[in-house]
Amino acid sequence: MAKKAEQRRKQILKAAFQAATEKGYESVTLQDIADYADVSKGVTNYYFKNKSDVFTQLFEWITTRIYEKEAASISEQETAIGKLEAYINRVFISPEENKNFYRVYLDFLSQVKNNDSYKEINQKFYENCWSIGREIIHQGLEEEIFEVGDVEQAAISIRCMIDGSLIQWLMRDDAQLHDYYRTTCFESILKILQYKK
Amino acid sequence: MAKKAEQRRKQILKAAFQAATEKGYESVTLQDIADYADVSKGVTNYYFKNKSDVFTQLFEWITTRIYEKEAASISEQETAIGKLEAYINRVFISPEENKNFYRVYLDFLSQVKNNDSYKEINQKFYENCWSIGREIIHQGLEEEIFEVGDVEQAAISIRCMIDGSLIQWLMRDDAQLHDYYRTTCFESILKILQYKK
DNA sequence: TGTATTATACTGACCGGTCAAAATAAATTG
DNA sequence: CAATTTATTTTGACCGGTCAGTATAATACA
Repeated sequence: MAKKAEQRRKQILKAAFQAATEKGYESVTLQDIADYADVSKGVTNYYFKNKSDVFTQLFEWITTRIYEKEAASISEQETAIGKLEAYINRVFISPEENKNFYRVYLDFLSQVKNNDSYKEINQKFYENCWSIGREIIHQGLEEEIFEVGDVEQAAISIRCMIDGSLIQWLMRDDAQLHDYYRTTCFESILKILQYKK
Repeated sequence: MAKKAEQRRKQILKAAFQAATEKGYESVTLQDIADYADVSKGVTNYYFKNKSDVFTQLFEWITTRIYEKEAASISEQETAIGKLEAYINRVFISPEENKNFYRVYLDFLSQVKNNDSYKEINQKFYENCWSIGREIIHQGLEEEIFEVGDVEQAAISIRCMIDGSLIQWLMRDDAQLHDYYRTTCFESILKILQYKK
């Protein structure tokens, strides 16, 4: 019973995500969500307080999912370079696979200023990202292949570089550039960490 | 006559900008624009084709203005480091002064995927940004203080770092962090350019 | 006076949220 | 186990309200 309700909530979140990738966050209507979920219009308001509640939960779901996938990728690697490479490869996993995720994420980012819940969710996401950065840096310092004065600052810089690259790539929207931005991002981070072979 | 019309158009663009900073791009109405411009509702439709036309011109205006101010700042400097510092200082000019600009810019970015005009405007903006990066890099190479393999790639990385830092700063929305992100951004770019004293 | 500009009222489309009724599932009972 | 009652879920029509765009009236100005 509670299980079925949980299923429905996931179904509606997925529908909202799909609608957002196709129409853009702001222009998604309750009717769109219902259509993508193949239910009638009233259902969304039965399982969620209101439309904004749907999107708050969606934002939380997306950022958590991005982080978990990234964390899983780097934990499979032993070396600092391996971890960093896995991290960047995960971020730029494939044009089709994550483009929608980050597009919707960008939609949410542009709303953060108007919504304290979003701000909090994103703050948590950042902290997760920085912890990934720290893990890679610490590993590299142990291996004595990085030269980093301020670990915290470097971890922040890593995520700046990733987000900046990702956004510039998204904005140009050219499948050919996918590899280019991935390697550019990777190599720039190596320089920020003053990698020495 | 044509001069007055031009004035009115600017007035409306500014009003649209102000409305966007306060209410967020998507929720700005024609009435809002009219209110901020201190005119009646019909005026906007008299000087612009429609609402979307207003925002397209606003986006163009904002990106052009950001670029021009950045370009002016770096051209006042002679050395590579001076130029880079002026560039970053201009980007992070002051929390209040440019926060609104970049917030609205971020609003537009999230719309790029749904609007080819926006995409084109942003592409031009990027090209301007990269040209600033190239100028700084060339200067640094002449001075022999940078070590850059691929100038184009480095110029792109610079803007990735700037946008990434800017967005992360905007999302955290803490006045105290302004200086922190400015210096972090500056120092990271120096490392990307492999600056040697 | 006539043209350009601005103000105001109006229209039609759309949207979020509500709600009563219908459908379905679960529980109870004889 | 079947009949009946009760609880849960789903439907879609509907309402109040908003908005973009239009039409028209009023005003300024040359």
